[in-house]
Amino acid sequence: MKENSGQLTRLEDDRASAQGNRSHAVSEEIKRGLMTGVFRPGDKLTIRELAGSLGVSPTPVREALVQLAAEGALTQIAGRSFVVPELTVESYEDLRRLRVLIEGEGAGRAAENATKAVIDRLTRIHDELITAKGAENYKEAMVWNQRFHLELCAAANSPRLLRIVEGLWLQMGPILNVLYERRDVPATESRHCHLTVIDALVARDADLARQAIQEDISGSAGAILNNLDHQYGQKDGGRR
Amino acid sequence: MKENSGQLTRLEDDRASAQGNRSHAVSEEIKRGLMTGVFRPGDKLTIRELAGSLGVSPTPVREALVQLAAEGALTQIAGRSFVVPELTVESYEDLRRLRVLIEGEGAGRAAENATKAVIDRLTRIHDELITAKGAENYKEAMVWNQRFHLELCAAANSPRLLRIVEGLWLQMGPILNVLYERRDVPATESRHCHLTVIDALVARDADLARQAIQEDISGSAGAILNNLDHQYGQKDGGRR
DNA sequence: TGGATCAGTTTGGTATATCAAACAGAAAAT
DNA sequence: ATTTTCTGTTTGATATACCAAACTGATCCA
Repeated sequence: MKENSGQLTRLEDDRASAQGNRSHAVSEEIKRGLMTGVFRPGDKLTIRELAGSLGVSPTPVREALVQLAAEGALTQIAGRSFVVPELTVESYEDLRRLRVLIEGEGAGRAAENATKAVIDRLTRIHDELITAKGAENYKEAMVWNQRFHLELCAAANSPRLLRIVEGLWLQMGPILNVLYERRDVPATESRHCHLTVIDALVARDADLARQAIQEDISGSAGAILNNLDHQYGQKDGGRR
Repeated sequence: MKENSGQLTRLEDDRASAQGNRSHAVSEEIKRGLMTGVFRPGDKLTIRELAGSLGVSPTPVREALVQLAAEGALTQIAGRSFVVPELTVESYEDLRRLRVLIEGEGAGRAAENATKAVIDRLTRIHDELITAKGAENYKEAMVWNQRFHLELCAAANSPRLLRIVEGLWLQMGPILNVLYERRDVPATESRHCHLTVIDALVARDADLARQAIQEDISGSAGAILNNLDHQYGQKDGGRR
């Protein structure tokens, strides 16, 4: 239960880590860990251990944890330890509904503002997604899929909407990793949905874009829900 | 420019402040300040000054500020000072659209789950709103209005949705205070909308609830937008 | 043998110290 | 008089120190 830190990048020395302060860098690194499966549902994140792995003092680590807890990416049990939440079926379903609503809106707005640059970027990302999936590299495929959705919402030109969607993905990250590790999420025709989204952007058809991304989200959710059901059963609150 | 702390409550001594730690208490207090006009758009929040006013050390204050910045309730300029954002017309419009979308969803879900307890609470809150408005106590009316919207979304039974809506309100708080101070927001028939929402909950009519709350939001937005326009003009990015 | 209690340890929370970047104001040079 | 520069001060960022609550495990008592 100590092998968390395995995949974390030390922040010290060089680290041309974008801009900003250490708290921010720590937060980004933990987010990365949540999205890439370094931290798994139920894992307890201890301040000192993280500080050690990242080569910083406890202060910025705690700041990052508080921030992530505020965003819902972590849970604080008994007002004390920070843990990676274990999503229940109901939580995942809630997340899915919110994504349908908000990413749907994002896609619609994106279609209204779409530039060639955005469309090209989305196309490239989707190609990478297909390539990774073809190579049965499901974890990488998942990352590209996430990038597609976030890039789409970024094109909606609403920093607030993007922030919300990022928060939702952050809450899904850990559970997605568990599922993709088992290669249990084929997501057969989501390719089709992404392509439809891109077509909709080209045609500036907001309704079609919304509809397509919503279908994409709901489609992939089915398989995931089956798995969650399988994993936890349908009782069990998920917290302990 | 130092009279910020005027309305803040010291946290020290007794303070049966709910549960949780000092960071949390500080964060709540600052949120209260943002919603009640203690802090105004453009105000710079300095760590040491807040720490002094609240009677705590800089550490929990900084944690609270980082957290609020992550939620979008504060902006960090040049990765350094924390300031209360000055909303532009476009930002407010963005906020309004997101509220229409998400609070609309919240109202719909609330209608599906509505219990008598919830309906009674909403009715009581709305009564207080009307009373305050009748007494021309616009600031208090604003607080009750916010409570109505949040209570409604709480009834949607999705902690995530509620968190998102709280975040949106937190971003609007400071600008609303400025406007209500000038008594410039009559919000003539919003009474009607709230009552329609309540009726919709009684009838478990999700569509009607959504539509009513959306009308409420959009209706009040018109007056506010006029004001913003007036205040800042339509150029000016709002950040500096 | 089983449960309670107590000490040692871990770990989160907060205060303090320290550092460096930004800032402001005064003095000096053009 | 205007601009530049230099210095003292403010203030954010981070590390460290310290404390108290929680946890662990062993001992002691029934």
